[in-house]
Amino acid sequence: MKLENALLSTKFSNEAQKATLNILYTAWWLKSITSKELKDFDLTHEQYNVLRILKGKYPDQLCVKDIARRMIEKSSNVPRIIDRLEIKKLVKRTVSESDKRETLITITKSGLSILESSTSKLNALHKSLETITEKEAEQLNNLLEKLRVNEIE
Amino acid sequence: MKLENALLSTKFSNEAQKATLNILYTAWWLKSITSKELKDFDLTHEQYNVLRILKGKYPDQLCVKDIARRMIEKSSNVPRIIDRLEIKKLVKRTVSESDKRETLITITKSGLSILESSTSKLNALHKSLETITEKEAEQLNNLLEKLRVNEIE
DNA sequence: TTTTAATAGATGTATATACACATAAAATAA
DNA sequence: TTATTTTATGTGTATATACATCTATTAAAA
Repeated sequence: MKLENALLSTKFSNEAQKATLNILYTAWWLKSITSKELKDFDLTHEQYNVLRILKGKYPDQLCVKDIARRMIEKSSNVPRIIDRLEIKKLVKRTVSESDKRETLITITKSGLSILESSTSKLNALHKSLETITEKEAEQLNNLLEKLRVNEIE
Repeated sequence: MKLENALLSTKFSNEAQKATLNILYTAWWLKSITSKELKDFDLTHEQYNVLRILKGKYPDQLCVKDIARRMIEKSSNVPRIIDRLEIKKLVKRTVSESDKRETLITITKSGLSILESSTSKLNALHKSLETITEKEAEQLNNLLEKLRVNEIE
């Protein structure tokens, strides 16, 4: 869908400004279709992201800060997201022995299992929406990274 | 910045999956740098978006539903955003005469003025970050819209 | 006309973002 | 060692998302 139809607006001062709105809108759209799938697993997008990060290092543990560093949205309140996951017994907290300030997070068997089934659902969704070629995706990645070239830190 | 560095991860199953994460991360980054500017005006990203939409039709009024249709994030709770704007006297609510279910929203002089100064600050920011050409921005827009080609509604 | 359905907006709840601040532990400086 | 600073995490608050429900009003059906 053209952005003009999505936002009911045709007034963009230039292509770069339109691209900014287009990125924001596309991100909302991606989150929105993804969340719909995750709802069947009683997971939010952010909870899924934390589980995915933990699985990436499994069976190693990660402290809260290490998870935060890998989050898509860096301002996520990771301790609170872990609270919800812990209640559902998808992760476990333990205090680090080497540094008692750190809380180490482990994904449980149950967490791994729910991650696996939700991921396969999401993969199927993404496959069904595959409208751009590998080459185009690569081009898209390059453009987004060029846009962020002045990103600090 | 490369996505690999932003997310501290190198495991992407393909370029399309990486593009998905890249869009989500870029959207977060754009919102984050924008919000920093808007803070000087005591505006959130969403409040700014509503003001911008109202100005687009000024001096006409828009009902809540018309605003919602133009929001970047369609699931925004527009009545609540208008609550905050009304408290700050940046918009005014009136009940529609033709249809008493509708609430008509008008941007005030004060709203127009704060929108103008915040917009010029944002334009300056965007100009300083202009790293892609008009042609590349166009390409980016085309790729994002191709990605959303199966979007419903 | 009376009833039913649809629509617009407000409101309630859980979770998240964004950010300030508090607390405990570790690292560093005096 | 003692004091100071830094770091890791947790907690509090305002606002937002996402979605359900309630109310008033309008439109449509019986």
